[in-house]
Amino acid sequence: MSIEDIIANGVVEAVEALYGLKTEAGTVQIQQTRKEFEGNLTVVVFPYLKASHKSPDATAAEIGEWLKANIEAVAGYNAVKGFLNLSVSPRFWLSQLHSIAEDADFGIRPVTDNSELVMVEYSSPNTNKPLHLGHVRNNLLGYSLSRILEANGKRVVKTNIVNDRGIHICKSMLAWQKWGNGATPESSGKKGDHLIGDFYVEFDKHFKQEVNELMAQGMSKEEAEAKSPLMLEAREMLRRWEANDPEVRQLWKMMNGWVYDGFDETYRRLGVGFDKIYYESDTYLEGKELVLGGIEKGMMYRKEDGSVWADLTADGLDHKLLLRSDGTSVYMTQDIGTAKLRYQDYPIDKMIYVVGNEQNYHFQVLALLLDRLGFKWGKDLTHFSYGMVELPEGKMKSREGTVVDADDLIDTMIAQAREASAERFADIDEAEANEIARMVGLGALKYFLLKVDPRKNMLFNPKESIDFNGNTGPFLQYTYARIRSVCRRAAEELATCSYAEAVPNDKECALIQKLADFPGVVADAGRNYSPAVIANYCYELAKEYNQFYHDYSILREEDAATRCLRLNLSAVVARTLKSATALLGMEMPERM
RNA sequence: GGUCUGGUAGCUCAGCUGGAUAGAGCAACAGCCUUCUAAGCUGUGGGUCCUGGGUUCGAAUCCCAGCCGGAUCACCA
Repeated sequence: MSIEDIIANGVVEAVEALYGLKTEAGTVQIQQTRKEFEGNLTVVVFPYLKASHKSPDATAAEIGEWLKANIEAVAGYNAVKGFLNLSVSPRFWLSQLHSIAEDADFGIRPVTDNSELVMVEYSSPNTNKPLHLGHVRNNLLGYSLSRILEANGKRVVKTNIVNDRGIHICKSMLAWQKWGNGATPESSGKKGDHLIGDFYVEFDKHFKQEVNELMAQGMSKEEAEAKSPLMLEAREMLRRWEANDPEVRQLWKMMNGWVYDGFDETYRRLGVGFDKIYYESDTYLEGKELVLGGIEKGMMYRKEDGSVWADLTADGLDHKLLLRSDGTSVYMTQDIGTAKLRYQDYPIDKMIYVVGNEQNYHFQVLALLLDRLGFKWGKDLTHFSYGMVELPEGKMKSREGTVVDADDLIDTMIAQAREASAERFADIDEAEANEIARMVGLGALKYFLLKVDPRKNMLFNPKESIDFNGNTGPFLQYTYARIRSVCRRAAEELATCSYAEAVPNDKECALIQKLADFPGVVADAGRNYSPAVIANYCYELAKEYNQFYHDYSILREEDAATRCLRLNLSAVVARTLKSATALLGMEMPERM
């Protein structure tokens, strides 16, 4: 039982014994004691004043006295203006440290066969261009969220729906045919996704030129765009793709293959992965049947022109198109179809979509429609909505060339880490130095993107983001590496010594208290679907440890029990830091 | 215009299921490397928590109104 629970139960008993007030442990307000006051935990006694008929201070003092007398862990108290500050006994903290150290999976709830099955969809790239900074945020959030859910005892299926068909990929294909001269990733030396992205840009360039020429001949912009020969060719290609034209299909397969190789490389470097990948080309025809079936049951209706709609006005929303008048599917219909396939593949209890906040409306509608169509997880599907990543100049715009490419970004981060650490690695061989630089560069990127509340738009300043000082990933890694170094030096002592006789001081108690918070933080992160909760905890823990490290000598302490305590405490901090940052997808170097 | 979402230090962000004198990092300034890794530690300065009402012992936090920003409301995905 956590110290908070022990105290909460104690307060319940105390107010009943003292004032005859019946209350529940869940309603007791407990918080960390502020630094300027003495104590570890603080109980707010305002809620009990009506029952006590006494002043805040007197009430706090009475409850404090009762707790001190009846709860072993409570060593002392002081009352300030209705706040009851409790000091937890050092011996209690010592026993806490001991039980935390014993539990290798401290804070992590085991996954069993009966655990809730959660599917997390993330990444969901288009195959016509490489991944950029926005995708990186998506991927890191999705992966971290999956880890956090697993740590909360859920079975997780990580999934990716690849948008591999449509007019956009036809544009790249057409450009490759026209101007590619048979270029391949091998022949061009480019990563497949970058190669395809370049042809997409190439198409756009020629297309704009055509449009301008047509406009010069007196056409309106809309007319010119519709009549551009290139666009007509692309549409024709899409038509042939849908008609299963072997030639187009073969080209499509080959070029998508290049893109997937490129994506896989980026995913691998980011350290993210998937259990099951769906392709839109396999799913885009699904969902149509479900929608048509819905007409008979009165869930949807058909207009005179043949298009099919859902009336969502009863739920405060609009009418939503589901099938075009020519009978083809729209985005929403495809998502319904994908949902159907997923449910066939897995008995999902809960579905989480990691998708940008520009699609909030889409998922509001999707939840209602899936619910109507009888998916048990439809109504409470979670749209894990995250904000845009903005640059100092504003939004990323591909046509203005302000997109931050994922691969470039990763390269830059690693190179910066390598440079920043050049002299520290004097005695380390090249391969290990590069490996450390990789971990640090990526750690900086991951922490930078995950420490911010996912729902908010965030600013990515390329110059400042590469800073390795302060509240950054490398600070956590540095703290970890330093502790590991201390532990290596004293490995034998660490394994054999005893701290049973040690008396932890305030700082040590505070550190143990911080460690004891970990399970609650993991649970909280799972509840709020927020990696940022974990990130902030990691920073607080590392900062607390660094202060502790500078205040006390660890290896040189004369008293054997205290030295042993500090070594063990350090080891547990390192372990906790490692498990916590693992939930962010970060790797911890043993030295740096 | 409807809906959703945000506004906290010069900058980037915590804090938001109501609690004590609103916290970090960066930037600025001043200290600390013969002692376990200075990617660190200590200190100083810096605030109308967008504005105005309300709820109450107490509001950055909850409610209402307004101002400003972003997203979205397609037979695009």
